[in-house]
Amino acid sequence: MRFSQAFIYTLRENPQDAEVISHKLMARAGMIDKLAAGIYTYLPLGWRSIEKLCAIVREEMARAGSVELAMPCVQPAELWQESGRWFAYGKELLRLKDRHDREFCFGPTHEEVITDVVRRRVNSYRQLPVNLFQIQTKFRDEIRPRFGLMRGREFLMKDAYSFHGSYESLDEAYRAMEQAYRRIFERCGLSFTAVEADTGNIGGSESHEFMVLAETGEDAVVACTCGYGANVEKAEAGPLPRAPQWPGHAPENPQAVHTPGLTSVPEVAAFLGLLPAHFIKTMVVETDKEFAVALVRGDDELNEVKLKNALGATHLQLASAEKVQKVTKATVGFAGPLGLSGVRVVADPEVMRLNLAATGANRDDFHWVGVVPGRDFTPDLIADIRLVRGGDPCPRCGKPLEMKRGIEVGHIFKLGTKYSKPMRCTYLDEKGQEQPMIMGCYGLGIGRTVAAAVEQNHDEEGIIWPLPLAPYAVELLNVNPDVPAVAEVSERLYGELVAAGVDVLYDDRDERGGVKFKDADLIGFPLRVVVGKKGVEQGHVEISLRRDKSRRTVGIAEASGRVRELLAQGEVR
RNA sequence: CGGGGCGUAGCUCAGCCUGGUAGAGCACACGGUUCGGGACCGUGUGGUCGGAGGUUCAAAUCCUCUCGCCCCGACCA
Repeated sequence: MRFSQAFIYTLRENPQDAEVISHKLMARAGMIDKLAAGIYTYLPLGWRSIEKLCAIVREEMARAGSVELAMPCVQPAELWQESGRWFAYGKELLRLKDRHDREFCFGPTHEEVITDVVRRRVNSYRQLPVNLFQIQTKFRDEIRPRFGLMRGREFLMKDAYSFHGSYESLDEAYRAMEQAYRRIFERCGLSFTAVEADTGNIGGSESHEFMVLAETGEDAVVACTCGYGANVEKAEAGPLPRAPQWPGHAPENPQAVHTPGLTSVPEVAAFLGLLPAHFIKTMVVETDKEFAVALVRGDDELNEVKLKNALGATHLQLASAEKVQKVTKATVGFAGPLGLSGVRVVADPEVMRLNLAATGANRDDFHWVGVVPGRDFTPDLIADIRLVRGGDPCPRCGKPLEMKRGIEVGHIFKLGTKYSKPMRCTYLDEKGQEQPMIMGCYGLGIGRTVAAAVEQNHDEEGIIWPLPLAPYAVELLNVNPDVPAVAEVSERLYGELVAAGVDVLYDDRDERGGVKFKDADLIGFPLRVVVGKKGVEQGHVEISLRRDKSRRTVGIAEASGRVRELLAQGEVR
C-alpha cells in the first residue's frame, strides 16, 4: 500500500479529550476517530491492527475446537425476559422498539441468542459438546465510557460459548479456552496474568480474568509468587494477625462515650486513644431488594462485590445520608450494630475475631466502647466482605500479596445451568433423562487488547507495535521523492517487497524527510527501510527497527531479502 | 446518577473576570527559498463563538434553560 493512497491522517497534537496513552497515540496515529462518547470509527490503519488480532484469535479458537458463527446485534426482548436478564441487566442494556412497538435490545453479550440457537438443534448427549464463537460488535450503555478503545460503549468482542453434558466436559473446554487465551496474548507479545474473578452479572460458578499489566489499568489485582492471583473484587487473604491488645483495662460492659462531631474511625480512635483496628466500621447499604448493614474492622475497607454476593443481590450501593438516618436513627458516622432492627447485619469474620471493640452507638455524638461481638450483638450472617490489601498473607502460601493494576482483556466463565435452565436448553442423556446443558462462556475484548498492546509498547515518539499487531510490518520510506534515482530505487524496492508478500507501507508522499520519520515513529511500524540520496549514490539503503532503534546498512539488491529474513527470524518483535 | 471542569476556524488553544472591530499556531490553497528528523518568507481561504431564551443602545463576554464532551465514584470485554 502506498501512504498517499492509504487514508492516513496523523495529528500533531493530542486530542483534547484523550487521557490515557493508548487513546492519545492511537488518535494521533490516525487509527481511531471518536464519533460520540465511547463510540469510535476504526480508521484504515486501526482496522488493520484489529484485523490482525482477529486473525490470531480465529486461528487459536479453531485450534481449541471452537467454530465461528455470527449472531445478530439486535435481539428480541422475549429471549432476555426468558433468561431473566431483561430486568436484571439494568441500564447498560440499550433497549429499542421497532415500528410495531415491539421491544428489542442491542446485544451486550449473546448467551440468550446462542442458547436459543443450540436448544433448537441439539437434543442428545451424542451431539455434545458444542463450542461456538463469533467476533462481533457489542453495545453496553456504560455509565461512564472512557479511555478510548479501553472502555467504549460500542466495542468489538470475541465471544465463545460451550455446551456440555457433564462438568468434566465443561472443565475440558474451559482449560482449552484458557490455553487458547494464553496463546493469543503471548502471540501478541503482551505481558499478562490470569486471575480468579467475580462472575458479575454474567453469572456462573467460576471465572478467570486475563489481565494485561499496566499502570493505567482500571482493575486492581493481587498476585503472589506462588501463582495465586485474583481480582481484588474476588481476592481472599490468608489468616490475618489479630487486632492489637485493647489498651488499658477492659470495660466489663459496653459503655457509651461522648464523641462530639467525630464521625470517622481514625478521628474517634485518636480521640479515645484506640487504634482503628479496635473499631467496627458500620455501613448501611441498599440493594435491589433491601437495606442491609455491613460490618468490617475499622482499619479494613468494605468489598462491595463480596457483600453483594453474600446478600444474593444484583445491585448494591452505599445508602444515602437520609436512608442511613432512617435505618440507624443517627446521622452518618455514628452507626453501629447494637440495637439495630429490621435490617440484615453482615459481619466480616475479622469483626467476630475482635475480643473487644468500639463502634457507633446509633445516637448522634456517641460511640460504644467495650463491645464484644457475639455477646453484645449477633450478626445475621458472617461472611468475608473485606477488601484485600497489598501485604496481606496469600490464602494459599501465606506470603505477602502484591497489588498490581491491570487491563481486563479476557474473561472466561463456567456458567453451569444459569441460562440453560430458565431457557430450557436441554438434552436427553444416555438413560433418556432430560437434562439442562452445562455451559461456559469466554469473552475477549478485541479493541481493548489492541489498546492494551499500545499501553505496554510505546515511547516518547509513539507506538512500538508488536509485529503481530502492527498495521503494516514494514514501512518503506523515501526520503527524497524529488530525486529521480531515489524515487526509482524506492519504487523498485516497493515492487520487490510486494511481490515477496511482505506487509509493507510505502511512504511515497511528497513530504520532507522529517515529516515522514516523525509519522513512522508515531505510527510505530516495527521495521523501516529508508531510501535516501546518499545511500542510493553508494548503492545501499538503511534498515532500522522501531523497538531498539538499531540501524543497519544493506546493499540495494539485498534489501528485500534482508527484510524477509529479519521478519522470518523473529528478530523483530 | 452524585461531585468537578470544558464547548470559540478541520486540530490545539487565547479572548470572557472588567460587554463595543473575533484572534494565534498548526492544517489547507498559491508563489518563492529549502529538502535524512514535524522548514522558512509572503499572500490567501476558512467562524451564525454548542443551541434556545433573556438583560442591554450593544453579548463570544452577563443571566436562565438546554445539549454535547471530559475528569473523579458505582458498571464491565
